[in-house]
Amino acid sequence: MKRALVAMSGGVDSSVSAFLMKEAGFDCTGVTMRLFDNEDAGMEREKSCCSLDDVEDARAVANRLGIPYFVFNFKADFKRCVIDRFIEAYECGATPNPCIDCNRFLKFERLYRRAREIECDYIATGHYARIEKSGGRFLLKKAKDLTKDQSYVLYSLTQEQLAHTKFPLGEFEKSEVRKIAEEHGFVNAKKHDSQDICFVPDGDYAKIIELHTGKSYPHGNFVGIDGKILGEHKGIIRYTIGQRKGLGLALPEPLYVCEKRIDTNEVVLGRNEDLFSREFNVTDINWIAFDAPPEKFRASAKIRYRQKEQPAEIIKDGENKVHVVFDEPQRAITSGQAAVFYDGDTVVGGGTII
RNA sequence: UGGGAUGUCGCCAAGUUGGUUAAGGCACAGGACUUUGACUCCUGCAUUCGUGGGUUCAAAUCCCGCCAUCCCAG
Repeated sequence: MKRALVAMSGGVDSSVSAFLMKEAGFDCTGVTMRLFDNEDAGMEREKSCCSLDDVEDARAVANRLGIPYFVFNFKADFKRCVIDRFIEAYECGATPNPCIDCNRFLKFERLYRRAREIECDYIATGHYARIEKSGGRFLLKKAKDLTKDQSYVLYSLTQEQLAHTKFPLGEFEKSEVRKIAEEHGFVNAKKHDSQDICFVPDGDYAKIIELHTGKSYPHGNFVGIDGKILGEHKGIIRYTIGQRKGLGLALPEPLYVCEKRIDTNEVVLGRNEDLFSREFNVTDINWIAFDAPPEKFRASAKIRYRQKEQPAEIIKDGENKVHVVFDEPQRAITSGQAAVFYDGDTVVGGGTII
């Protein structure tokens, strides 16, 4: 019997994924990763993912399934690989996606290694995505339920990881997953779906950055495309490309963040149409569909979660970089975000936008 | 001190031949969406129109005084 380590966050999805793994005949062990202290998140109330409440939910489900359950303390790794990188990205003027780092470094690296150490053949998670073997390769594909598809946040998976990973929810609709949870009396069957960044439960990520670094980020100028000073911003880490709300400026028309200039501590504001562009560069790439990409190929590129991928030409640019040219200009291409390339429902690869 | 102009929600700004509940945008707040940040969507947001009188069945809209601001002239 194959052994599987099932990552259980305490939510419905991973609970049902544990159930399905057991049904499929795996010898399962449930585990919740302890990633941070709530005090670090400035929260006295536990209501984010992987909090103590969630641990209790996960434990309850594991008990119901009759599988062993553990909590692994990955706080140090999480700080180093997710929180610190998150902060660094913002300090450099980029806009990071910490969920992607968490998948890359925690779930499918740290947890995967631990799984191997305790002689598990697979790790299983509640992600909505599919893994298919084709020829000698493992391919990452979109979920059947396209409204829940999470293949975007999984582009970093290597062939070895894909070979030892199961996504039991890939063939299910979300509604079916909830139904399964209800039928089996899981405590979290009706639990609310999502949250913000798990270590920033109230959404104020700038506050968390200041809490961690002990720094405060200097105010500076909002300037127009024409260079005219429009007002004062409250620290450059508080803004991201395409942002409209929270500028605190009362102008005759809505303005959006078009550019962040770290060197001069300026935030450039412009109109919505000023946000569109068609070319950008991607680095730190992981290819899934092949070991090395062709010099040039066409694909659909997705530049943020929950946005439909758009046709583009991908041009190799050095070892671990590509240049991307969209057929049509896209809004607010943002450095730090992930660009993921698709061929139909297959993830070709992805990387970080520079 | 003369001459002119203006004064409507935190900001911008419709509405001024008088007539039900004072447009809209920005900002802000709350919610939806969502395993990132954003975007987007929904809801809320001046019983009151610088101020004090007057005319009228009825005034932000007409009349008078006052106050404030801006411009020109000196």
